[in-house]
This record gives sequence, structure tokens and C-alpha cells, in this order.
Amino acid sequence: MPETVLSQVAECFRLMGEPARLRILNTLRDNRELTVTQLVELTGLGQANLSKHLQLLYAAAFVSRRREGLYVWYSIADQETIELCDLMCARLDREAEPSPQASPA
Amino acid sequence: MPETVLSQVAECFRLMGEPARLRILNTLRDNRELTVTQLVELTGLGQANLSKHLQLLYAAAFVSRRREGLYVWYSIADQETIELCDLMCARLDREAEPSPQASPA
DNA sequence: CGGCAATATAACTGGTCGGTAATGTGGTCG
DNA sequence: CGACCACATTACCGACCAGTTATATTGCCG
Repeated sequence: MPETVLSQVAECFRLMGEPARLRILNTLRDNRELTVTQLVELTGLGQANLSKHLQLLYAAAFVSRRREGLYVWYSIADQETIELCDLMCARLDREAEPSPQASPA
Repeated sequence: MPETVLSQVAECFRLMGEPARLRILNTLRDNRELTVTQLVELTGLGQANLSKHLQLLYAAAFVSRRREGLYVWYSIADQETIELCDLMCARLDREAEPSPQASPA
């Protein structure tokens, strides 16, 4: 496995390893498509900060965007992005309760 | 989605978002179980550096370990960890060649 | 064209993290 | 018990990054 590929994969994971970006993705998941202003309201992030995160997510193709007049509508780019989140969440859940029959008196 | 959960998920992604750690996981994937010294040789990472990464991966339950005399044998903890890597790689591959029928003369 | 709204970018800063060198710890063997 | 080996931990430093403030760009409208 060449170093360049590893770095690319790592970069993708790193992008998802930020609470603010996960919040953006999660918000977009609940609301199919949102403008930046709507995302500012829903996530509570600052406008400049949010915009910067969106550029990163877009550059890595985690989100799509389309222009409509003054507004730019963002949405999650593909299903795999959601699957990655779900898979990681499943890991955490399983770790939280490793033995269902345990908890003795 | 509460902030605490988001941070936990982000932390997991962040841990995988480092070339050195992905190299460790990938090396462990090829060789079912390895000692720290073997990992030093195979990954080319420094011993202290490697040991630190291993502690992080172990704390997040990405790897398991067992003691055997002087040696500590490390291995990947579960299949989901591998699935996460594969899913992210698949994303990258698909992005690299978005339209198979393209490339016109 | 002038002003305004929505979004993007630039410059800056504090905090965090990866790599390394030095040291500590636990276990084995003679 | 003392030297040695495998591994872990500490302390430190340079690089990178998230957040903020200020400013620039883009597109609409009157």
C-alpha cells in the first residue's frame, strides 16, 4: 500500500473527524438540502467557519452544491458518506454495551 | 443528536485520519498478529511513536493486545474497523473514475 | 449603476497533535 | 539480584488547524 494512497484515505477520515463537520453532515442528513444561512441557524456555527468547513467537505466530495440566485444549496453527495457515519456509530454502540447478559447484582 | 455523541464519533474518525495509524492497521490486516518490534520493522515508524499510536488505537478499541512473556501481540479488534477502511477506499476509487465510459478521443 | 444580501476568502491566533529523544517499567534469564 | 530486552511514558518542539474578525466576491433589485 503506497504512502500516497494512505495519505488520501487518511485525509478523508480526518475530514470526518471533526464535531463541527459531523454536525453539518448530520444536519444535511435530516434536511435534504439547505442554504448556508439555514445551516448557520441549525448548527449554531459562525458563518465564516461554516463556509470554510463546507469548502473542505465539497473538495472531498462529501457534499454537493448548486447555485440558485443568491443562495447556494448544499446536500450530502452520496449514500456512502452516511454509511460511514452509521458504521462508526454502530461500532460505538456495540462498544458501549459489550455483554447484554451482564450487569450482575 | 447531542454534542457528546458527535464528539465521540468524531474522535473515532479522527483517530483513523492519520497515515501512520492507517499504516499500522493495514499492516496488522496483512499479518494477523504482530509484536511492537515487528511493527516497527514493517511500518518504519519509530518505537516510541508507534507505541503511542498503539495506545490510542487500543483505547478506542480499534486493536486488541495480549501479553506473552516479554512480547505484546497486537491485532485488529473487529471486522468493522476493516469495513470502515474498505468503504472509505471504495469512495476514493469511485471518485477517481466517475464515468467508466468516458475518456473520448 | 449603487446598494444590499448571501457566500467566500484572508489574516490572525490559541490550542492540539505527531515525531523524537530520553527515561521509566515490567518481565526474563543467567 | 543484576543485566538485558520489549514496550510504555514523559517532555519537548514544530507544524497544522479550528474558530473569529474583517474583507472580498458574487448576484439580485430598484
